[in-house]
Amino acid sequence: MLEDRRLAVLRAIVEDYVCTREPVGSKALVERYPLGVSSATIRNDMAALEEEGYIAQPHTSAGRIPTDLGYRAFVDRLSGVKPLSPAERRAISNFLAGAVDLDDVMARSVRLLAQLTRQVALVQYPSLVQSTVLHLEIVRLSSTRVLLVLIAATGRVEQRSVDLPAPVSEGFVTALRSRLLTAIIGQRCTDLSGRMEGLAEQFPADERPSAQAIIATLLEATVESEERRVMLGGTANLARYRDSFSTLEPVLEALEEQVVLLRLLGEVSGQVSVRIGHENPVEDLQSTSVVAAGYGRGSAVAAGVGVLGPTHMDYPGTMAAVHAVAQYLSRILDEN
Amino acid sequence: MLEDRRLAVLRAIVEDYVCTREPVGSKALVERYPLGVSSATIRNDMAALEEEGYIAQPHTSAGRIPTDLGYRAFVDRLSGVKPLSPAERRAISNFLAGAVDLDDVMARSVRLLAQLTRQVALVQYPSLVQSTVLHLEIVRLSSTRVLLVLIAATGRVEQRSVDLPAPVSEGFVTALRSRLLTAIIGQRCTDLSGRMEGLAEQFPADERPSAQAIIATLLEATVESEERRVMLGGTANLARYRDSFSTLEPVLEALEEQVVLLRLLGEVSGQVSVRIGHENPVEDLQSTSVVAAGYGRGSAVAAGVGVLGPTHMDYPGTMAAVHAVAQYLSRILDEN
DNA sequence: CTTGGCACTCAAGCCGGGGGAGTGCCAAGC
DNA sequence: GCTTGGCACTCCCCCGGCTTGAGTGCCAAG
Repeated sequence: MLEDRRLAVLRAIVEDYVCTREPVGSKALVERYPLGVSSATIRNDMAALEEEGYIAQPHTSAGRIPTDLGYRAFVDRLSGVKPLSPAERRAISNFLAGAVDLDDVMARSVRLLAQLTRQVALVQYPSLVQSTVLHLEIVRLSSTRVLLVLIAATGRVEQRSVDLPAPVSEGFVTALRSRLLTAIIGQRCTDLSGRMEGLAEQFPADERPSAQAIIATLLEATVESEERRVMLGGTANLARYRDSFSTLEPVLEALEEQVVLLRLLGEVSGQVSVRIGHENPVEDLQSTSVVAAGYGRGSAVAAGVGVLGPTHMDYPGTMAAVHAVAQYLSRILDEN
Repeated sequence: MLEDRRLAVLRAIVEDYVCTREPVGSKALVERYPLGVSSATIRNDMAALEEEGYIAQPHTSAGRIPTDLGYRAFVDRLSGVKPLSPAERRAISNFLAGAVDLDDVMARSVRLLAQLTRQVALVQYPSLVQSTVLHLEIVRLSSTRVLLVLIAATGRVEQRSVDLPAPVSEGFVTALRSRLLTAIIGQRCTDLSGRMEGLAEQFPADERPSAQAIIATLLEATVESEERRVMLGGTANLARYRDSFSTLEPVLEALEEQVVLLRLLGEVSGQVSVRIGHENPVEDLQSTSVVAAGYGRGSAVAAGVGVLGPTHMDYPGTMAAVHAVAQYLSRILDEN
């Protein structure tokens, strides 16, 4: 009973603070929310909540603001992800439908998510890991240089140019191409290593190093690029919350690092996950929250999608948007 | 004589303001620069310069700051692009050398330029226009869907998936591929339209619409993507100049639009060009300056590279950096 | 446990008055 | 005629003190 009201108070504080961005006092609270008790009672509850670390006051004699722990409690007690309105779903669907290729899908998703949440959006390219090889092309650029183009079933295309240790003929390239094709077409990208083993040895000694170089690059491309790219959008939205950050610079800097973005989307699962403030692994981003979810073909998670914003964000709304976009991305991936 | 000194005064004002970012007064000027006259004389010159619109004062009884016109005069009188130090050149060269593919070259260039200038860097992908077709791959994803991969001599790879009006066989794809290849390999991307004319008619009626769809997409890819992508980096540097802008938001927003970025790099030539404040075509960016240059294979300009920052930037240094990176990009393109 | 009352605290906003940097103008000097 | 030192003037900026008001904690009564 008492616990219930305290929770309601916390919830009200979070909601109020998220929308006004100003410390909220006991009086304002009883006026704006149907808590059914007087401000004095709320004050007692607030003192208790502060004691437990859920809220804090910026200065004595100011209202309270939620702490990271407070947001955490708030998020944990949400009753499931609130569904979007049919109109919103239709908008998303329409927005993503017109994409011409994978790059376009990614770009549109980022834009969409940034617009929906009015925050910074992150979309990761589908991993090659769960995907199979659709096609491989080897183009001879010169006698000592070839270009590899690897096409994955997800629609992702990886290209690498390789400098060869020795000149090779067009015939060698053709031969290598056909052997590689039979070896890896339709295989999982993660299995390539075993599949291509010993393949270089089938070539005469003078061509062997070149074959090895190409195979090595191919492996490198599948492994290294595994989850390399994350697309980013909506950074302008950060500026709108300028006063939430002492300074924008470190945040923007962190967001320019692919490595950082990858860590943010790191351990996503199918569910929507929320990282609040200090829970965040990246130091420069510990004044922000990240809402992320995985998407992928069927149950396998191919990559992550998420949103980054100030800790005082609209969690329910953001979670709903991220969830929805992840769903649509999964569907698009399936259709391909 | 008099004109000479006024110019020297303007130059000193620009230099001082660029480095201190504070309105500069007559007294500070004679102390810090060897102008050889008294502050009273400088005051007269300043009054004249203000009359002519080169400088302005934020308030009465404050120092002067250069106007856009003042910067323009300053930039126009620069004696050529100042060369970078050998050490810097070596650093650039090393930095760009390790790139594995075109994407990587672009990414490294952006990063490099942002670091060198401590501002926002823009690098445009080389246009297909001046380039020739290196290879085309058509992959049959399903009976009614194919993936086109077009590889240009610049190293750029364009991919498109095409939904076909009717199911096609693997044989059709093979046939179309070989005909397209003989038609367009080695041709300029701009000439494809003529080259592929009538090609669809060589196929039986049931396959013709599919062939047409594929050819149309191919054309679309070469035309539309002609100068589509601009890579952006160093946005964090904008935050460092926060007080130079009333608000960062519109600037960041503008920078998220590819269209805007293209306009910024619009009419670049081989020379370094400078757009100062209001000279800028994009309204939201009229409080910024853009220093840009073209790069490309030999004399042909394939794309642009540039830097965006506050109007009070270090023009000589920025111009030198942009120039150098453009040069190196051209060289890399040539080597490919 | 809740509630109204009350004293207390402290950030924010509002003067008002130096202080200082910088200007414009003027009259004298080269 | 340009340059220069002098001088009065103008405002921005900073500082300290004051008031105001929102918000709190505590207490005693219901």
